[in-house]
Amino acid sequence: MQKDIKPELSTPVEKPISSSQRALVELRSKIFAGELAAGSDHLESELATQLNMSRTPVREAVLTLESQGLLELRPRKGVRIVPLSADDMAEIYEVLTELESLAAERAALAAYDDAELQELAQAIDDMDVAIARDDLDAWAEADDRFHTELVRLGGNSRVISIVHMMSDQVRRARTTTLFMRPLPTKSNEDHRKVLQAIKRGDGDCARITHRSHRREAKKIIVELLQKHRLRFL
Amino acid sequence: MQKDIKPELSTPVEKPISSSQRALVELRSKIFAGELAAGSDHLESELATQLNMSRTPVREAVLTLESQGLLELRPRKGVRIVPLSADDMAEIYEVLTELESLAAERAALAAYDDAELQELAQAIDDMDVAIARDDLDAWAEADDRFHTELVRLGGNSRVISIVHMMSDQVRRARTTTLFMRPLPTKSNEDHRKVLQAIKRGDGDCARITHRSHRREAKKIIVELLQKHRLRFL
DNA sequence: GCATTCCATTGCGTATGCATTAAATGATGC
DNA sequence: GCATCATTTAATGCATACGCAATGGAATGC
Repeated sequence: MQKDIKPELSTPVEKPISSSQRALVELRSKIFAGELAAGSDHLESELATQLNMSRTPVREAVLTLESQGLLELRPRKGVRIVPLSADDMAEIYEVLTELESLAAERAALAAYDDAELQELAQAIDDMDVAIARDDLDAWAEADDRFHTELVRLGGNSRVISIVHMMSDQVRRARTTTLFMRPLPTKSNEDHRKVLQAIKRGDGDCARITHRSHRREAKKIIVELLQKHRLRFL
Repeated sequence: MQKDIKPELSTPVEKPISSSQRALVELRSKIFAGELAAGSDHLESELATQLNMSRTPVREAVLTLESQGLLELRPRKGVRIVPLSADDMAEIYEVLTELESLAAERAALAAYDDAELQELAQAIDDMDVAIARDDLDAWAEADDRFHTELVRLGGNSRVISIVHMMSDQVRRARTTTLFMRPLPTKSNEDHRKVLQAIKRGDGDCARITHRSHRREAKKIIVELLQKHRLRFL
């Protein structure tokens, strides 16, 4: 796949931003912001007026979001923001576990130098700081950054986009899970181990370490969800 | 209330089949049949007349297919059937490897009885027969069946749909790769080992065995592709 | 001959209108 | 009262229309 080669003018270039793109972006953020709550139904026309455009671009955005698992199209009842059950969380975490572990392995085998692993190291440090300050939001942000960067370093574009999709589905629930779960103090030890393994070029160690790290996280979250009988409705 | 409202004729079910559904199905099969060749460009209006419908449902189908990685929308040049490079194949196989291995593990831990594993066993036998007869098509079909069933038994719906997507991308290339690669005689030994591990409930063994099986297959295919300089254009 | 500008073409993005049909409501018979 | 059927309502699926902007080519200037 050849990337589009654009020398790009000195001027940043104005973005005409298409309506369907805007619909996509805005609907996504409304979903993440909880403005469109999980489990709620919305008519296409309703969303259209809300976004100040016709049904057509909304429909396209909705179709895309559906294929990404954030929405569900129900013929006469409007689009439904899919609610996540504990089982769904388990499924998603399983996928994330495997694909991120793969990425960790590939990253280790790619022989990145320290400079290229800077972002990863930074994310880990930021998590430490956040934990020390008891700042859960900052921790979540840095944790996200760590995982995103890890996957990017893995270099498999399909893994990147799948992980992105799955993370999106989980992201909405993060607000809830974040404050339920115990402070992830031990978590960063694992992150450091993974980083060290990558630096060492030890693919198996990176993979296995990250794998058990993720499995552990999954177990904790799913148990919490089941205990609290939460369904994210 | 939910009881049968209408005795309904002896005919099973009437299918009103929507246009966009039809567009989706027909475009897919045209792609797999090579009627829409990889790398070729097609205008929306062209496809619309071809399918005897307006641009709208075609557009919707195309959008969906794009999000599934089979198409690429290029503003003024029409939709392009995405060609796969050797690197793409490698990426896809990596994803398949990890997710199928996960499925194998989960299947083993699910304690299925022999009856429930019948389909899997059957697929393996069919592959043996196909190999003995030198019938590559039959082998490919049974192999597909094996992997599909394995993933189904894994029970993770997200894994199922991702694997399905990835398999689709690869399926188009199958015609080519099938006849290049050496007869997969050893392959079935691995399949049997996986099945045995599942019957035994040995998750780790199932996972590891399937994993190395898939990694092997990936290596062979990718090397072949690189050697032959094939790009599926 | 080469480059630059202008124009015609046309594919796409979006809006709009219409027909279909699923759901809801009311009517009718028992 | 309850259930079945008819009628109405309205959301969707699809067709169609239209303007814009990009592309290719012609025309003009050098």
